[in-house]
Amino acid sequence: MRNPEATKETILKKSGVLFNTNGYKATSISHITTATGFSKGAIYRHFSNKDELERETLSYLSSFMFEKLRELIKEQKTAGEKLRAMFRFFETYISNPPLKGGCPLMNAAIESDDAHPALRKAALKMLGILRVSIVTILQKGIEYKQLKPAIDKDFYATLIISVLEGSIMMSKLEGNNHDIKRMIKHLDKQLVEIEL
Amino acid sequence: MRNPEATKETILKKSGVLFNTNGYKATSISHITTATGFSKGAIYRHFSNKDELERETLSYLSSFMFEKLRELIKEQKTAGEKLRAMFRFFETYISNPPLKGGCPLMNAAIESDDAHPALRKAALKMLGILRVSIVTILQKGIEYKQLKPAIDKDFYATLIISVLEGSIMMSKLEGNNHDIKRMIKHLDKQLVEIEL
DNA sequence: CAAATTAGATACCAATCGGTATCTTTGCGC
DNA sequence: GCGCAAAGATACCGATTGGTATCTAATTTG
Repeated sequence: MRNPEATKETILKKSGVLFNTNGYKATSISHITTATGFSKGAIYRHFSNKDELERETLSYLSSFMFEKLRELIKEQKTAGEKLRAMFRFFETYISNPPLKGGCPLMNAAIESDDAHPALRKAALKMLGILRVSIVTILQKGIEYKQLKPAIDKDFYATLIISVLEGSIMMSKLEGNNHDIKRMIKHLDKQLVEIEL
Repeated sequence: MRNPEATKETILKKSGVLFNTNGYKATSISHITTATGFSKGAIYRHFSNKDELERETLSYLSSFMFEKLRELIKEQKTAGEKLRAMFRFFETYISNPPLKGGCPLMNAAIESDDAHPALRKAALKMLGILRVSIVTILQKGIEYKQLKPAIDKDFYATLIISVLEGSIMMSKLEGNNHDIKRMIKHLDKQLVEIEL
């Protein structure tokens, strides 16, 4: 019955939900023991301390989200379709969240100030991956003559991320999806302007 | 030498910095006692519990920020100039922050999930004030023939807030002001399109 | 099958948490 | 200047925190 890999996976999965909904600092080890059914001894066998668990959990959440995102994106053919699929993915953060508690990038970015450099580094890495994903889609779109060649790719990556993250924050706070829908409409409009 | 009002003000001011930089849950009463120099007894005389202190502190921060913002805005004559002053104000969150720890609205919005309804309500109120401020500027701009009359005011309010908040999060995480500057350029461009 | 290694449970640690009760000090009204 | 109420300091409370040491049970290895 014993399966250390499955145990670690369970701890990461449950911790992911708890950290993402209640915050990293606010989630105690005992919260995790009750959520997982495993003892403190089991947790400290797989993770040397809470800091490491937090870092590894954020990495786990990052992989989880990007895998979901990649599935949706690779089904689409053109750059425009891929980006629109990405917009829809972020909209589900509100309407049908793949993970409770909102966007793990935003949550970790806001909670990890100077007092939490390791978590901040992990969040920074996550932002980097998201940025590169968008820039790559845009680059391919240019190569395949789907997008105008002169566009500022980094600008559009920043625009997409900031608008989506900002409006998710607003929609979560308001408790409806008005803001995120409005902003996806705006992004759609911006996208049409650079499509060929 | 005793001055209870000044004591309460000091507690709110210092708590504001601590809550905004380290988080609400992560900041303990003893952190506040050492930061203020006042004892636990003094704090619990002015605030019935930590929850109330958190709520009142967010209100205090909200007033503080909006007062700063209003000063800048009322100096400007046209709606366009007022909005551009607002953009500059948000840029100082990175370059020369009026308050350590970033935007108190964002911080409170992210930390206050369902487990913290009172704080969430205060954050929601703050978002409402910001929204109304922008809509009012737009409305006056229309009345004074500075802006096109057919614009969707609520849309632009959401756009401005989400872009600014999102890019502040990104810039704070990256440790530079590239993203916020890029996004202010975008907002400037959007503004030009609705100006007469 | 026995021995050794590993996974996980349990019991404990000092430190800190939010909160309260009590005590001392300050300043104001008379 | 005396008394009293308010302001603030101090000491304490049980509960919880992250972390460790120890113990048991299960699995792997020879």
